[in-house]
Amino acid sequence: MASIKDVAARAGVSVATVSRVLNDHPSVSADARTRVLAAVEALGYRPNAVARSLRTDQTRTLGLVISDVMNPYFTELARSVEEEARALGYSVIIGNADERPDLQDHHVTTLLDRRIDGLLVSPTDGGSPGMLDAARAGTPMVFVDRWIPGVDVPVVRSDGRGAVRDLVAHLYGLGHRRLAIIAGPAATTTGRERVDAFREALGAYGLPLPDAYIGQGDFQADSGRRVTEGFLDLAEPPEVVFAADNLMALGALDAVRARGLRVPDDIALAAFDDIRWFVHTDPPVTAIAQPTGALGRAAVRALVDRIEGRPGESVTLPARLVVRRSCGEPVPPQSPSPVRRSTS
Amino acid sequence: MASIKDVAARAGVSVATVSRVLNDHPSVSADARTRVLAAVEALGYRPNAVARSLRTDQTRTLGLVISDVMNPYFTELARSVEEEARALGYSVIIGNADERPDLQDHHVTTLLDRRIDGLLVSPTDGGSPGMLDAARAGTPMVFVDRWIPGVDVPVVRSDGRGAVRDLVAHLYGLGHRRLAIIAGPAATTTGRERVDAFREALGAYGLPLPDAYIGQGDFQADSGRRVTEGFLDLAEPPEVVFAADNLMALGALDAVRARGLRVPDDIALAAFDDIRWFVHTDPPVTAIAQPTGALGRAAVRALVDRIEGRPGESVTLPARLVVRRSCGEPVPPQSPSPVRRSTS
DNA sequence: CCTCCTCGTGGAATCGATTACACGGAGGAT
DNA sequence: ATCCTCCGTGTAATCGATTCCACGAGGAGG
Repeated sequence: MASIKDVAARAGVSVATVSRVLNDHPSVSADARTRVLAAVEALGYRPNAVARSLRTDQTRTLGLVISDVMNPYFTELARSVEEEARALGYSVIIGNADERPDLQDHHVTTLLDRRIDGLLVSPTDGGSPGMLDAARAGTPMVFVDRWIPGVDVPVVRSDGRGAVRDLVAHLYGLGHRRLAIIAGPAATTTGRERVDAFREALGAYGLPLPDAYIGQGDFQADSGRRVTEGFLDLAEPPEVVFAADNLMALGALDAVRARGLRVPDDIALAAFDDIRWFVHTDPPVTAIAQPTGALGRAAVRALVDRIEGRPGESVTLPARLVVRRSCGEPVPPQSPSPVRRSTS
Repeated sequence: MASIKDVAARAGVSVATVSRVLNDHPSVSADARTRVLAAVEALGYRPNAVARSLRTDQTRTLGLVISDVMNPYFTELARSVEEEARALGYSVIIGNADERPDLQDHHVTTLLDRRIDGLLVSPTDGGSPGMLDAARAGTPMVFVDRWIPGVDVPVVRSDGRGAVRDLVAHLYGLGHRRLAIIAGPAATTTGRERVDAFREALGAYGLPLPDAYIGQGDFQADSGRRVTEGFLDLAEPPEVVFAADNLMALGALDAVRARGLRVPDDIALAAFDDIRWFVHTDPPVTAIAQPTGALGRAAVRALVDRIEGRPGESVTLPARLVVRRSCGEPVPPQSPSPVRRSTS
């Protein structure tokens, strides 16, 4: 593979001049520039990014460590992150932690060894040691979706509180009173917050959230099924199940069908995270949609700000309720403002 | 960040010795080794992969360029690729081409600039210029899922011919005679092959595949919807629609429902690529399942073989039919062998 | 006791870029 | 005409590793 020396030789200039042309440094004569460009073209020369990184101490690469690639929410996040990064002249290397702290650490370590310029993390569990070290060591870092309290790193996430309130209002309006939740791991912020928001919203209607109606899941489909079966076995099963992520919602759907019951007639279902497939299931699932694309883009911008010496701010974007049929008859004219119906 | 020099200084040895310890070269005294290890530990030293790569001319990194990250099939492929690569001591950088040749080229170029050791590609379209150059230039490369005829690169893929025959047998057994297909882009091998296999299987039953029953899709959901609407508008609509990938099948489902029709009563549906969600749709979708995980692993092994100087063989794995309810009543006892029923 | 190997080690070259510094020539100011 | 400045260019140091080569010490064999 041709190196800068080959280009210099062919153009009859020094490597310094070639480098200057490539980085369009002002003081290069027009003549030299054209000769270099011709040589580059002729040799099909491409600068060695490895060598360049070693010298300049920057790779123009971002690391993205997500909790689960098989989750469409994270896939979409990854996609928007890559797009925005590309627009800003960065590449992205994705690491899939699969909800395992050890894997998360593996990826953080590998990415750091590669000297990526910054790290975007959606921490699994309470955060792994390597990740926390990196944060302390001053690696430019931004948390996305989930975060770790007490760590001084900007957080880009969406706030589901308002949407959860809208959801509860919607459910209450449809006459539901016994509402249950399939929670995510308590070690994750999203695992905890969604339960808290739900409880709070119920409280506003004077409804309780008994322990029996809080099922412990792990953001995977199987746990959703297991928890839902438990709910259905209760003497007084809930009228609605709210799953804290899309995969657990799928598991719940499965459990309901396996009993020969129907959504929403026998039990209603709602989910956090709206994904394309929810439109196609039967019934279509009412969900809380995060502005996933905007989240990914904001996270990249915050990280790049940090990398390039600017502040890098935390961002919180609101999620919104998308009403479909899985909780009961749809509201007739879909209003643009958050759904709220007077008890008809 | 601590460098090898710092370690050497602290351990009271030369950088050469530190390097030898790190790469466990035999001729290092036990004494020096422990001192170096202690220094490494104390400083939290991690070798700079960039510098190492520059010197050794290998990055222990594989590039994976896929056609569409939002497609669960490719997501699963990516996951298995990363797993196998990790087991073999390699990292993976994923590039998402989004079915766009220009983006594919962008990623190939970026990956090559990074001096990745090898490239795994599922070519979009007929293949982009940069990608073909790389193949000619001798970059270790393996095609996965799709490939480009005439390019001398190992191919790891699955053969759907047998499964498509089983599918047609299944459909024929259920009494269906007018079968249509939503094809993928003709520029991709998978786009063409699936149509050919389908036509061939129909031929065995003396059934035709008229042009009106071949809809041109692009592997995206919208095209599936559009094509299906066209089918339904025909004077004599097909009894079955076979979608050449999972996203187009979803679009088809949507089109059918939008007309107030039902699957499978009004029209049957089958898809290439089995994904988790098909179990949860209503009705569950009959699909042809590729051994995705095995494909990813085999592709990595073939590529690593090439990189490390071994031959690197093409692999073709059979796909299999998974019967569910979207084509009509299910076969009662699920037999382990491919489904084949006598006309009851 | 001398020679020859082997072993552990360090010095220095090297990978392919970027960039500080030096230098020669041209042009403007005095 | 002289001096200063600026411009274009090249030489060489540098980034952080790996690795070839040389060297000294110590042990084995004659």
